[in-house]
Amino acid sequence: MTTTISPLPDLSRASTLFQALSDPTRLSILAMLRGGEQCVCDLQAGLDAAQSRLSFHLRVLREAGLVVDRKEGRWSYYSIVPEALTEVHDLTVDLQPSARSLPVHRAGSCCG
Amino acid sequence: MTTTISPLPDLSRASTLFQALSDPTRLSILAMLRGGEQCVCDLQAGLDAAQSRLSFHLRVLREAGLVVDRKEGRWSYYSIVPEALTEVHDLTVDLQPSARSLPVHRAGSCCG
DNA sequence: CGAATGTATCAACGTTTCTTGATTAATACC
DNA sequence: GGTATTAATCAAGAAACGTTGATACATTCG
Repeated sequence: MTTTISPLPDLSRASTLFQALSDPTRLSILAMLRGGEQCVCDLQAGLDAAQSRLSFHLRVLREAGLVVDRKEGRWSYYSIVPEALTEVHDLTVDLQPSARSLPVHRAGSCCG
Repeated sequence: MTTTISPLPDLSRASTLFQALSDPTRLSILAMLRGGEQCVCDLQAGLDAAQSRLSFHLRVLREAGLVVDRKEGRWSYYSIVPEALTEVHDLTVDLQPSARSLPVHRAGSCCG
């Protein structure tokens, strides 16, 4: 009855993505990664963040699929997964009010 | 093009927006609002959410600037602020790794 | 081998967020 | 006026989140 009007994407996936993006430290990490792959130690220096703190946030980003890591020797290199940001991008488009959606609202009379 | 690294937007504004979008209930609210303005009572029915719970989430969305409300009689009508979603949209674009950004990483040697 | 380095994980704690039920405020209807 | 009705707010508790310091694990170097 309360049918979805148009193809709203998986809400739980969406909230996971937005949640991962909802922290300033994590946004700073992503900002640093825009220029390309970075190792944890460089991120640590650039962000002036404690090691375990950084590791925590990298894990959140990784589990949301926003970044991937690559091990090389004793270093871990992280980089952005562009497709994930595209996914977020598409979500914001899907959420925009669309003129062609059902005009559910009956002006003047509300709530039966 | 004068692009250097790129204009990273206000992190705290960004995290407020993403935080507001990080909850499934709030995403459902926005999904319902895509079709146009809705009163709280209709949202309540559509989402099967307790009144105070809905009110809480509407406040989060409102304070993030993602929705506005309009009072009419004893009803409150909420609707999406498209500009706010555009803002989010732009953020995802800004976060995309750009080939023309500084290639900070020196392959092979890390951390001085 | 042992020591040093880079990173992940864990446990503990404080903070924030979400939910619930009760109360309050404003409007409408009799 | 009194009584519904709609929605915001508050207080309390539960759950999720973020920080810190300690520990564990793997890799490199001597």
